[in-house]
Amino acid sequence: MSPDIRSTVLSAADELGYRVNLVGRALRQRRSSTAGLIVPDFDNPFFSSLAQHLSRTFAPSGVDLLVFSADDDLDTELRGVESFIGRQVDALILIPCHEVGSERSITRASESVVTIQLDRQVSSTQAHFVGCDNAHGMRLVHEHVAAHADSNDPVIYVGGDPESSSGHERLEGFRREFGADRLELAGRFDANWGFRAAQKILDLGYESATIVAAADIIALGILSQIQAGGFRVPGDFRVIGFDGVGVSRLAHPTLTTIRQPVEAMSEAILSMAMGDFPTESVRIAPSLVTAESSPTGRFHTRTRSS
Amino acid sequence: MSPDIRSTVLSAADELGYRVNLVGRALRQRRSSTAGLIVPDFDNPFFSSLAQHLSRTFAPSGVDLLVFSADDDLDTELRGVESFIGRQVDALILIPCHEVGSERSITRASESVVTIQLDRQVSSTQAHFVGCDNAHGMRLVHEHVAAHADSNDPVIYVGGDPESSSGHERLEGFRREFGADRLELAGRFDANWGFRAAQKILDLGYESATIVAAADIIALGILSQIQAGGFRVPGDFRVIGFDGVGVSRLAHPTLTTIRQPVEAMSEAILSMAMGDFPTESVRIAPSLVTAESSPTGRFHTRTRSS
DNA sequence: CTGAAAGCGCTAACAA
DNA sequence: TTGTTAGCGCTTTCAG
Repeated sequence: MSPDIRSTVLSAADELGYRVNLVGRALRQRRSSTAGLIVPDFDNPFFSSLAQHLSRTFAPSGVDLLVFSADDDLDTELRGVESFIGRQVDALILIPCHEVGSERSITRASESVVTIQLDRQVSSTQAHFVGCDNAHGMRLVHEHVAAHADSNDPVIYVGGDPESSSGHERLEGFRREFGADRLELAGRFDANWGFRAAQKILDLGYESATIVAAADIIALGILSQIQAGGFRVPGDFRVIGFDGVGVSRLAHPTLTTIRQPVEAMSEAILSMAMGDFPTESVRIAPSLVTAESSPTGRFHTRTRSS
Repeated sequence: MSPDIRSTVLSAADELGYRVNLVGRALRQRRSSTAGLIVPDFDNPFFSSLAQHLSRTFAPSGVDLLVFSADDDLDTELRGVESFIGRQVDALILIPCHEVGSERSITRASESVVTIQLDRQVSSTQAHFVGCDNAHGMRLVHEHVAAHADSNDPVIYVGGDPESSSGHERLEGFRREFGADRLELAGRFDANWGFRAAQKILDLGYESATIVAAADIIALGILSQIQAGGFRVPGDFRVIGFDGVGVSRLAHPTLTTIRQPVEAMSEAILSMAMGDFPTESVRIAPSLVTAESSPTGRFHTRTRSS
């Protein structure tokens, strides 16, 4: 068509305030230029960070990323899946709430739309997966501790929810690297659990240790409680986190942590959502970020002045 | 119709795997049983917390809350508005990125759908608003400081973005309560700004003060940097935050803060989204949460041992 | 109560 | 190139 007619029509449309109705378009095209992301919880800063990075990654693609919170509830999660499918999202990205219980949601989703599990993998399904190589992360932790900690110093693991695949894999990784005879505490992925775990460690009489936490948010709780108990970090206790997003820099002292490759994960998700599947499952290696809570340079157990 | 026919049909539908196509329904009904929430950024824990509370509040209503991140960008924000409107959301809730620049988005939204500004108000629009009474919050801060701090101790304000209405209102509130002759630093709503502000305060030679921060996330940065500088909280410096969500309990020491009434705000939004507008604008009074960083009981400026 | 038909706004396909 | 038509899946309406 001629360019001037084109512009006349366009400006007339604009003048009349015409906007496409995307619902009509979606009905006709049987696709909506929309991707859905279901997170268990916005309050977990790692999930928020994933949501933020994904939003940024999707923006240039023309696909709008819409996010729904499952509020850590399996029924709500399933409702989110049904809602997104009913709205004809072109892809569904899901951070499952639960290693077993989320199977229903994943199965339901994957029989209707391209479905990608993020961060946590439900073992019984074979939907696509993108996440971090937790075993490798624990290997990095072990290398760091071996290189810099006093070998007589106890190493303690403060885990997250063992019923999520990330909690589960990190625990296994820890055992493989450090042996199965260490003190291990299992809990939840939140700061309160960190508080309680640290209190437990102090109650058991520890005055020095390297504490490996399954998530930064747990490590923050640990740091706070350890210092409230009058101990010093890294003087008495060393603390190492996992995730490496935002919060780890808020800590005092700053947190040594395993940084998840959030950008690379987001890119992988985008290309999968666009229909490109090099492999079923993508695991990207994380990296170690050394900071004050477990510094470089061999350190020795201090004797506390009583 | 007869109940047994009903159940026969229902089970047959279920067996065949029938699911309503919500796009078709939305097209016909001209509504989608969906509300849109646009946040500037998932990484700000206060926004995440609002998103989480709103999700929980909306869940029982049958309306799905879908969240979109504007990534702190006005064009992306507008795109989110267009997308939600094109998808026929029944209500649009917006935390504006910018006190002035978000006007376009708000205007565009409010001419097509029930639009509610949350937390930050764009002055030039008259769309509905739900937020916290920032002036009242600063009054509570003043009462607390007057009751418990040494009256000779300097009071310093570390602000957020003065171009957002919340940053702006809190600064005004601070001035009204404490006078305009205090040290005031203006910055951004993030932890890094807190670090830098604290460094500035120490560089200026302060060895003791009560620091009022415009947000908890800023206060966390301040706490970290003050303590890294070898000073004690609350021994040398007192720190008071604003928001009172999640992160304030992660701090070490725990943070005295003004707690925003997030639940009440969410309820107000839900009823507005359902079409009930008691008033144009709702401001709910926050409350003071006293913790270790600025405790109860009159405290005195300590002389530091050098 | 049951059945048929129209039409929400859009685009893909086909005809002129 | 331009114009027409059919139909995406649903619900509302109106007739039987």
